[in-house]
Amino acid sequence: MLYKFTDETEISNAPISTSLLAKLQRDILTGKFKPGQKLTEQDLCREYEVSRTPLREALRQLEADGLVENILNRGSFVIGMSDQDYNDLFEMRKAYEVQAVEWAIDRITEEEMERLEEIFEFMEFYTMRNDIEKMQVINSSFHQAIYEASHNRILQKQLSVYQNYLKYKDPERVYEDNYLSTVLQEHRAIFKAFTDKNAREGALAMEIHINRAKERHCR
Amino acid sequence: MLYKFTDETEISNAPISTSLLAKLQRDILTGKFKPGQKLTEQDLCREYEVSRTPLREALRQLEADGLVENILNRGSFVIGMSDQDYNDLFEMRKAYEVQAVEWAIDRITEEEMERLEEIFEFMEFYTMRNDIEKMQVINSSFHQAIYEASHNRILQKQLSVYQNYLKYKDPERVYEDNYLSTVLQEHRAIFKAFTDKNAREGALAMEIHINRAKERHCR
DNA sequence: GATTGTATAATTGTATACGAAAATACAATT
DNA sequence: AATTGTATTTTCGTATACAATTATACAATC
Repeated sequence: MLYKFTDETEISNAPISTSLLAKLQRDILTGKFKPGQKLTEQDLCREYEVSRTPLREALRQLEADGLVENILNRGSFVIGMSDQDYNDLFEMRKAYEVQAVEWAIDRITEEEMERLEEIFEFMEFYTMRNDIEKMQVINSSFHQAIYEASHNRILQKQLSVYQNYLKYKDPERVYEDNYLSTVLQEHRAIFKAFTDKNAREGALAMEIHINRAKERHCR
Repeated sequence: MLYKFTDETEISNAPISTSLLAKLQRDILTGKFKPGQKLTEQDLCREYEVSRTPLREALRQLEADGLVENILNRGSFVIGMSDQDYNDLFEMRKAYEVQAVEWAIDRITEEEMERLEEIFEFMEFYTMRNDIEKMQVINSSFHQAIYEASHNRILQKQLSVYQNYLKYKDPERVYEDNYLSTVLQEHRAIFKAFTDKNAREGALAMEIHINRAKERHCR
């Protein structure tokens, strides 16, 4: 009976647990829920207006991601990400981004190369336009395209997870001077390695890019 | 003193979804469920004698691990691990094991060093005894001790996940000639790098170890 | 025979019910 | 005041109920 009163303005073709997972990730990573904090199921149900079943499914996924810890009969507790964790994560991400670009340069198909080129051209365009919002999205697409070109399913998934972890980290820092053009240069160096088909060059360019990103985000 | 090296995958006092997750991981990775296969909830409920709630929670965790894919209103399908996936995973694991040993050698505490030494001595003992079963467990403990000594929470978790993925991969191959003494030599080289406090040496030894392990398992 | 439409069954997504464990409140005791 | 014991409430883990979607069976049509 209650089904008939669901909010039909929000057309969602995903189960509640999926969209809920994204919201909980966001609210943990943005610090709305603090590390150590107890996540009481009923409270969350009220807050997100969902029932316990999808909520618990989302909590189990957060647990698999390591953002939440579950203690038997006592509930879920926020783990979250410490500064140390972000530092560690950047180092781990660097290792994989470098591997990804090496593999990608060796394995990229013509189609994938065209797509990467297209993305890079959009990057140049939106950098000129100084459209930071669009750049956030295209930046993600650029890296994602490299992951795909690596033709390594597991690497691709893992790096996507890392992107998710990092996307809420100090997003306002992007407004600093020369942010866009600096990042564009770094991406250009990576893209050039693809046109040169030089994996070593790509690895170096990516290492520089991630190191700079780490400095930008972690100070 | 063997209680220190017991296989902790079987936790008696844990929610059903946790032990069920381990069983499902095993049954997917050992090929009982084939890639592409539909996992019907009710069938699984009957087979594992659980209700749908903990089953679905386990399925959501498998989904987060990438072993299962969920399609809205159509159910869960096995992804599993292809030969290519195992190859990729070994390369990814290598990158992280090398990082882990580098960090661990720089950061290991005296206590952790004593523990590592103890584990290594048990390794020597059970290699002499040719006790393959015990060695499997201690081998895992040795690597786990290094993960802990790296003092990187995220790395530790990720490498544990990889160990889980790999532990069902061709376990019978360990019965080949000189398996135990070969592995002991590789581990000795890694352990020596710890006593030498030489991270570079440790990285090289670990790289060799993982490469050999990959050859042994993937051929 | 192939195709379409429709009724039925099966399965999923979600909500709720219920027993068990843990947290809490509070009186009794020291 | 601090501590212990107990009753009550809360919360969790699990089972089950129900609505919505998808799959299946099968008759009607071409």
